[in-house]
Amino acid sequence: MPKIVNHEQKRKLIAEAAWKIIKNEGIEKASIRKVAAEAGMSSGALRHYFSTQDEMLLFIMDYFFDAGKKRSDHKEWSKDPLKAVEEVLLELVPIDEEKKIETSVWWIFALRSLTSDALKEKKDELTDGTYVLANSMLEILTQKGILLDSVNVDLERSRLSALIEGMSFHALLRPDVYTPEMVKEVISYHLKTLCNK
Amino acid sequence: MPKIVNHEQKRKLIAEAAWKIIKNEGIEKASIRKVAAEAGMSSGALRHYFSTQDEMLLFIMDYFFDAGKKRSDHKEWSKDPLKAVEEVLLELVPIDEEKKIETSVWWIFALRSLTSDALKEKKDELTDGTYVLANSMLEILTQKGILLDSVNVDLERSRLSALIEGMSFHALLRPDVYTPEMVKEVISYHLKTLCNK
DNA sequence: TATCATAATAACACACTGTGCTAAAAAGAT
DNA sequence: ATCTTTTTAGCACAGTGTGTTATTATGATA
Repeated sequence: MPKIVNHEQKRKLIAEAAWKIIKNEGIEKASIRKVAAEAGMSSGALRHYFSTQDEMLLFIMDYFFDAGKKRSDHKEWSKDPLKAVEEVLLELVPIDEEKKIETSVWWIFALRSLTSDALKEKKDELTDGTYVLANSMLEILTQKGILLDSVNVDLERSRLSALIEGMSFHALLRPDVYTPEMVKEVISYHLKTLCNK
Repeated sequence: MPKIVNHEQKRKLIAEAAWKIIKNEGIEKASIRKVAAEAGMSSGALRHYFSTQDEMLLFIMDYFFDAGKKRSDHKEWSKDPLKAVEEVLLELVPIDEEKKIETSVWWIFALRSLTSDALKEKKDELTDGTYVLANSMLEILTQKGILLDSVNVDLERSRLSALIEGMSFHALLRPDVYTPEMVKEVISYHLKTLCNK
């Protein structure tokens, strides 16, 4: 009966338009009206696909986090498990332009989630992400038998995910001090203190 | 010749009014108009003391960070240097309501500094803060001779300040997971791996 | 092919926001 | 009492998110 347009595809089109604005002018410029203009539609039309800005933000986050995940999936990791773990963790830190944008979107989103109920759930899902990944990395090291016996895995998990998040913060705000090399060194150093080789 | 009012005092009055709003309704509600109303003046009057919102934010940050610093100065630290270091580091993590507000103001500010030139300088000063403090703590441990020789102080400084910042992030966003006890444990655990007792 | 239900789109109103500018008020010095 | 400068108030402008209402388009049905 109705006019039928591919909903999901249109949402992706909008997400791409929003991303373009975020990339070039910063996230605070990605208003509903501006994104609509960039996507070539009226703001009313955009709001037919995303009825609130938070909803749009949510979709954008998911869309580009998925893209990041896929990017990682196609990466070749080192055979050496310690090196591989190091590489995976480094993937989470914003040391290139693309990841810097993703991270700042993530921070903005996280902060907004403190006062917006609509975002709370997603925030939990995403903060759990780092935690779960840190855990996986520790499990790999355990399985390969290179994790020191003295390591308290429970605390280590919390420490590692905090360390990664903190490195992200500094890499984003102080790229002059926390250069990619320095970040890499710190992560490598941290892992060495946990392993027996 | 002119009407004379204590400029600094009025700015503090405004900062207190702003803080009240931030505390009760969140920082995004602390608009110029609302803060002015809370302080009992017109928005035009407020803008005579802070010509932009960033300027106001800047002052508020300084004012309440100073308050936090003074609060710490009046604290009694443990005699045991390791314990004392632990306590100081714990001061930086938002485990109570007051510090949570301070931290979220700080994050908002930091993120805004990425796109606002007016805030860049202050951001550097404040990110340096954690770094310098982490350094001081390591120096204390070195002086007391309890820091392990195997520790690479340069990397340790970066790691410690990232860890603290990351713990702050998690404590703010996931107080359900990163409880005060857990935060304390992780910091304590981290310090133990650096020290010989 | 004409009708009709519904999806898609557009357009407007409302209450906000930060900021620039201008006019009025207040008050100390002459 | 007058002058000068600070302080205050108020308005205008462009922008924001969101709610509501009308219009257009479309595909299935009769």
